[in-house]
Amino acid sequence: MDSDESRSAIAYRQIAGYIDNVADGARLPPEADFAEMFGLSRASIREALARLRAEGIVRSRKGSGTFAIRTGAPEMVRLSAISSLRELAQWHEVRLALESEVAALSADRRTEDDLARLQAAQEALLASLLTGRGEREDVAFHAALAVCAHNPKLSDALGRLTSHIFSWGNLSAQRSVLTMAERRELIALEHGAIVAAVAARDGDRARAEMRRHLLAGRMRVLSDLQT
Amino acid sequence: MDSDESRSAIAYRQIAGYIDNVADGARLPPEADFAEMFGLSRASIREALARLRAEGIVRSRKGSGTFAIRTGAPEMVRLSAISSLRELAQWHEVRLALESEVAALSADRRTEDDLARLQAAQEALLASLLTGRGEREDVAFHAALAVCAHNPKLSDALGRLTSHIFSWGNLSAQRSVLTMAERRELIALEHGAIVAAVAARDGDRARAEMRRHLLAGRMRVLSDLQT
DNA sequence: CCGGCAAAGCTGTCTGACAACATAATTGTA
DNA sequence: TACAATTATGTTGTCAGACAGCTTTGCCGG
Repeated sequence: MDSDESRSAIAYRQIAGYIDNVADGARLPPEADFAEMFGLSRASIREALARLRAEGIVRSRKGSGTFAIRTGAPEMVRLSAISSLRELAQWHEVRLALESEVAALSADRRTEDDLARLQAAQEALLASLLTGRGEREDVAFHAALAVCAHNPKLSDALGRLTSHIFSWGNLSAQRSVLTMAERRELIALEHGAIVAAVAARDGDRARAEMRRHLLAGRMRVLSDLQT
Repeated sequence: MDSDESRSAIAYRQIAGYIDNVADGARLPPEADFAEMFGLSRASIREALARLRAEGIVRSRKGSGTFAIRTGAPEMVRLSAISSLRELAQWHEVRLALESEVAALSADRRTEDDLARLQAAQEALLASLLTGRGEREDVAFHAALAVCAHNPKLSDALGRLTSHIFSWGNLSAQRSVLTMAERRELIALEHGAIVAAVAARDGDRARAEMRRHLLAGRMRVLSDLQT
């Protein structure tokens, strides 16, 4: 029965079936024609097309028409489980690329409020390191920095990637060769340099400091794992 | 400028921002309220909600309401359709981050074979620019460079992202203010500098040249779109 | 041939309305 | 009072018609 299926779902199925039989980049019939074809209103057709657009299957151009897109994978990259040190290193390089750019953009675009939040996150991290491992606060610091970049796509990708990498780290190396005091001092130094660069609106220095911080962190993790 | 942003895109951005400040599973205001809040019609709100539904960010129940879904998606980032110049610029910044890191890593890790393939790709691009637009060869050049980085995660993400951005450009009107000869000269210069840096195994210079190349390309695209 | 100009076509958006469904409020009854 | 049935209200889904803004087409004069 079609009665349990919403009309826009019917339209989606029908149009998707139509697209399967056309060439890449082909122009689809106008919305009004689809409506008449399927015995539905234009609103239902548009609802279905909105979903197809969001999925990247079609693209509409005002005044011109709607066109089929039969190329490209829907998602960027699947974050499958990290199963080797080599994969961890590869993801870490992706993170390095994104995070250093975030640092540079943040230095350029931060508002005063952004900076205040960043400094607050830094202090919260230092405070938590006196008692605990401060992992949650570390993530919060990097998230606060990502907000300063004012680029949701970039910060979203970076956030997911970071949590993915951290979820691996949590499961393995729990012991560190560093004492908590040493760790605290290092983070205070490296994060502080980043914050200072962001405060000074020096994008290049922020990028460099972030690179230094992440590379140093990678070295620490690797030396942990080898002990 | 918001004028290049469609009304449904505005609604999408606003509602997405609203969702960022609510708890998981929270009920959203009715469509009519959103419409009044943003000064838009219910149709535009529904268009935005259709996209959010397709992206799995909200879920609507007939007669009940629309609810936020804030459970993290398994994939890294969904490459949803680019619907405004703002989003294009955001994705472009993500690309810049990945591509410049790829250039640096490529300079460090390239083998002699890698370099030969890169130079071959560059010559093929220059040759194709004498006759056609050379878009396929441009992509091939960047793909060849990505191979040199020897990081499949990074090159895979970059490849998908690049094709996604290009698919937008292909469909939009793509007249250029540059003549083919000018374009050829620019690409020869910029790509040549990258190749030289990779050949010299100078990672920092490769990164800088790639940044220059992409930023110059963005300027060209923007000036095209504004004419 | 072709360059400008009018016409038609298409998507994007608005308005108003009603149906279908879910939930809250009210009322009737033991 | 406690509880079940019924009504009222709120919300999404769908329909219909209209117009604005943009793109493409096609015509006409040169």
